[in-house]
Amino acid sequence: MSNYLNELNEPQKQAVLHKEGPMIIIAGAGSGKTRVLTYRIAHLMQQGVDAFNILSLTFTNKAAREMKARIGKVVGSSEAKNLWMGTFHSVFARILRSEGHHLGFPSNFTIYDTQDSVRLISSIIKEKQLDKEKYKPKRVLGRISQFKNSLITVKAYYNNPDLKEADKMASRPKMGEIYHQYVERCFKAGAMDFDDLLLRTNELLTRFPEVLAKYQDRFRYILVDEYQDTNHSQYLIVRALADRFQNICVVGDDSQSIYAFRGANIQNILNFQKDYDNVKIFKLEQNYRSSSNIVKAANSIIEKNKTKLDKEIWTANDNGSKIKVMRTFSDAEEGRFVADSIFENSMNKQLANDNFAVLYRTNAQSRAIEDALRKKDIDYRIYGGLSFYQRKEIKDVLGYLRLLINPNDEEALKRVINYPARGIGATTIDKLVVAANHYNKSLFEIIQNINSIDIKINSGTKMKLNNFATMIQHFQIEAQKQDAFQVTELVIRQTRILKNIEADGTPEAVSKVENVQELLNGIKDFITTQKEKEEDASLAFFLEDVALLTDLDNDNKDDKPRVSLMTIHLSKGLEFPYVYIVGLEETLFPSAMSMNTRSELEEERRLFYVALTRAEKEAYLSYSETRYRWGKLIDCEPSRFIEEIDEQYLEYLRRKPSIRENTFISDDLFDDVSQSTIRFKKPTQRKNYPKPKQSPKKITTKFVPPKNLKKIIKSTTTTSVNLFDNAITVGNIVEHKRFGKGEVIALEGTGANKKAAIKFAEFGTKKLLLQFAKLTILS
DNA sequence: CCCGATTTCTTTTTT
DNA sequence: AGAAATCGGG
Repeated sequence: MSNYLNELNEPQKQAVLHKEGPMIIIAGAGSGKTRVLTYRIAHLMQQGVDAFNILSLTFTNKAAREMKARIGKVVGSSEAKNLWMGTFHSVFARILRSEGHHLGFPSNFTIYDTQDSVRLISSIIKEKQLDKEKYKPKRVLGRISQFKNSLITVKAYYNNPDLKEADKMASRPKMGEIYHQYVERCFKAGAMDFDDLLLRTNELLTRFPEVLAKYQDRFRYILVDEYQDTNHSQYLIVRALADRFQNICVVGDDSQSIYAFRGANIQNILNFQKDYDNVKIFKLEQNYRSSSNIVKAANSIIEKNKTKLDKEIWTANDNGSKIKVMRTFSDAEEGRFVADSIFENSMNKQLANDNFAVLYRTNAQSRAIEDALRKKDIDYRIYGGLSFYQRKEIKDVLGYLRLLINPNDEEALKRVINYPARGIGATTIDKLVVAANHYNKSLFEIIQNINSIDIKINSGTKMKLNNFATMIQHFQIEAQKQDAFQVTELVIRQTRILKNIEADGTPEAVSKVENVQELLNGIKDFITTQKEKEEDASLAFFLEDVALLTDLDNDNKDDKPRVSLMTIHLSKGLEFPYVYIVGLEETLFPSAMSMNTRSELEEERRLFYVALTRAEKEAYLSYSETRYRWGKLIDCEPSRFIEEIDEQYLEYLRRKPSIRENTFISDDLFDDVSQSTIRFKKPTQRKNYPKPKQSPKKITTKFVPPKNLKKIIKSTTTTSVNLFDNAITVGNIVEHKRFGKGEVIALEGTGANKKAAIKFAEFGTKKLLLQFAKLTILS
């Protein structure tokens, strides 16, 4: 037993020791909240509380795993294993697996991801022949999600004249019908979307008092992390479960509430004291994470918000260095600045790459950063964005797996019924859907009975449908006998998916094949780790994992330390010694979509606050004067957030005026960024930095290559003749977007006709016109 | 009904 | 820039 109490400051200790009754811990950024939660649970267990009676809801499953491990060190890992710990979604998905039958759901229900939901809504809109300009599927899903998060069922919607009126005014009078149909179809498919996992849990707990009683009795101590980001649905679940014992401990920070867009209700934390009786309040205000400059700067930002709980974050840490602000000319240059700076810091201070993180507002921004890091050979990892499991080829394989676990899964069926092509086209599927609605059956049930129902499908197609159904049934039988890996292999073999992809012959196909291979490896991995932990290794469980685990949850057991790239949203709860926040420009951050109301803007500001408080030692802010957005080059203004920081904590950097200000030449010439940086004055107005006009024609005539010009990668304009491919010489290793890596084995021609013969590892030797080939020189 | 080519649209953030 | 939807010839 460790004397863990000695590791805590006074308020932390108080919070850990408080055992019974409702309590709220207001925990500022970096104030040791995780430590308090961990020790509080460990302490409860040492006081004799059974692990089975503790429910702890965390923000990511990874956080849950790590906390379990730490608690295990105090109380023994076999005991810690019995804790119920995880995200709302995964904990209640598990409960719904065993209790869903009350609601008419099978235990093997599918979890629809956003794409599945959107597709289903699209087809409903199409079936109802509604104008898809007015009924944008994503919009409609967003609206439905709002309903679900506020516990507005279809019935409640119809009974609410205000809601109906609002949709009518928005010229979407059929909203209710779509909602109705969507819920029906999910139900028939044995599927729940993300919001259903919470909504249906609420339904379960309200309609079945004995079930509620069971879980109330089981979860005698409930802890909720990141309470500021819970939505109404989650709020009600917690309240229902905690009602009996009232041992509810919520932790959060109103200043870090950043999920309003998905229904999070900041009022949940602001009103906690009103919701429960005799609430004990604990405030953790000492920041242990960041340097004093960073803490103070962050405070100066969040001060601008009107809505917040009263607290004062302070730190005993050293001042540290000032926050560096960098202005760049283009998003590409911004990337280079970040890469150069990371490189330099890691060299000078002998730091591994995992000391660095690059945070951005939108996933699309990762590209410029990636390019720059790759060029400098800095290992990185991107979190979020299009995850592995959302790629088409992966979803196709998963579609089969989903279907054999739950044949009623409509979206999985539609995805694979004609992939690879087997002559069952859109017309046939439409007919099947009509029949399914008519008979109130699932698509698969219709197909199984295709010969005995009245449907206008010719006999050839009926035969194909029969074959398809037989194949799926065959898979199902095999799934009884073999493990998840073997079944997946069988599916891939029988359906000839790989052969189909390979037949494409494109370079992209190669990586797709690799991805499928990777999926197989992943399943094998899953089976072994689950068996080690003596946990469920079934295919069904694997699919649930895939649906609910986020990128962050996957340990990269792999190898080397890497720079982390992620959105600010994903960075919540994490910390890094060096943090780069990029793209601080008006309409990007704050986002143009969130500048219309005060509360939206305040959320953006909290987002900025979250970003800045991730940093331990140093923070860099950067903004660019121009940026490619939706394929076009646009001018940008610096974000208002930069000006909102108290100036005394900032240091403005800027490269010395360089030749590149008047040219479009790549500035890899100026590799040594910070040595060449100088202080420049704070911008007084946001507008009017003199912007070099970049007309390639004009400039090429002016441009005189510097003497020491060794290598220049590529011009920033796409239209110009790529004058600089002189840089390529025989023996270079280059990378082509489509053909991958290769070696330059010969050069011929001059000027625009200059060609390189390149021997690609996978595609043999090709002659490419340098004018057009987009090559990256690797060495 | 299939496949390739063209056109359109998209982008905020995520479980 | 890139993916998804749509169109049109086979």
